Amino acid sequence: MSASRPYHHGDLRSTLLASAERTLREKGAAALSLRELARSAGVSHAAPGRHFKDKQALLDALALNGYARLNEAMESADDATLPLEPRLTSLARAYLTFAIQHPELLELMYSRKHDPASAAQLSDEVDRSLSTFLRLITDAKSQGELINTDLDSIMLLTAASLHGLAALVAAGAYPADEVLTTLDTHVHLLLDGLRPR
Amino acid sequence: MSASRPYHHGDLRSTLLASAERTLREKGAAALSLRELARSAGVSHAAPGRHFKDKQALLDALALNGYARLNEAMESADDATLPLEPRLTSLARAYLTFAIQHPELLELMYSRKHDPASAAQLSDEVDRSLSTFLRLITDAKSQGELINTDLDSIMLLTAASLHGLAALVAAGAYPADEVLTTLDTHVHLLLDGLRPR
DNA sequence: ACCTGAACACCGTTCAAGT
DNA sequence: ACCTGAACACCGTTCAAGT
Repeated sequence: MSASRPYHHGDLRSTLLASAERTLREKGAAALSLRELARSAGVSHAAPGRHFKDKQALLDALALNGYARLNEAMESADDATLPLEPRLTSLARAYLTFAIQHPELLELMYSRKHDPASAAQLSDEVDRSLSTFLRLITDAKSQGELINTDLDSIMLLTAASLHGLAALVAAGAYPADEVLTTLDTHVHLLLDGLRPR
Repeated sequence: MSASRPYHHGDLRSTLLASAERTLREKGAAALSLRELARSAGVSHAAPGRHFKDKQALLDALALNGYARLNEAMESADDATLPLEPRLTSLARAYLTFAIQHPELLELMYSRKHDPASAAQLSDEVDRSLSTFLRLITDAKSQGELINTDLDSIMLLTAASLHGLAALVAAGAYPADEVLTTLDTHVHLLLDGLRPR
């Protein structure tokens, strides 16, 4: 065990964030308390206030961090050399894998109440997610792999479909272990439609 | 103004639920406090404990009530005499209208943490929602309006797509006023696919 | 610049006691 | 059967003061 704790923690902000994410994963958002985080960091209950103006600011920082990781995962999963169907499947797999591994974090990321101060950054991250999909769809369209409907409609159905899957999994309404094995079918049906040809 | 409040409220349970839903709609879930609800019902802070074993039990009752209303709306919107596309559009419209009118309630209904005591009832309501979709899809399939893929896959894509739309709207990620006007396109794309025929 | 300790105004929950 | 009032153990947030 170390000697007496130094007055300055040194890295309190990241310690709090890491600890908060662990609590989120293990006990859920309701169990998140600033005082408890301070306690387990060995710091006074008022110390977090130095790094986060209030509890929502810490939650926003968690969400922002989540988006950054999701976006990195999606971007590195996107292989522009692939044809539409495998390319979309790979992107979807990255998204769903994140949803399976971090359901509570995803729920937090989706949540509607954020500090106005964080809104702009969060919105940027959402745009970054969307632009990954947009790139894929624009490419596919220019190669004649998609119908000639407006981009917005195609984007919306694609995003809603994958987002819905992720939400169903994160909410526990659809089993996590099945969603990845049925993903190929899912993407195929999305591209080919439910109606007989 | 009435005379002195009687000792027995008479209808405290429904009063609390109604008041809670108003708070949810107007101020969000974070602003929901049992003590505040008790105050505005003119009752002691311990009185709600008689009708709800804890705060989560009240939230579960709200969610349950929400599902009942959503299910009624969806069932009465389902017209079995219609062909697949208009029939699905009508059902989807009912779902999305609910999502637009009660985004916070929907978020609560989707939420993953409920009392074990409420889990069975909530699960029944979800099954009831799914069976409405299942009826539509079974009918359409028997009439040759759907491809010959297994029901589960068709259900999953349909549910995920509409659920995703509702979630995007409830989260404020997609404008509520647009989702209803673009709904016809959305359903059409879902049925016909994104790929050229 | 960063943290503490006390203070303030809230919570949810429990439980004896009242009607 | 239903509600009250006090009590308990928690919160988040603020702010002077310490290092």
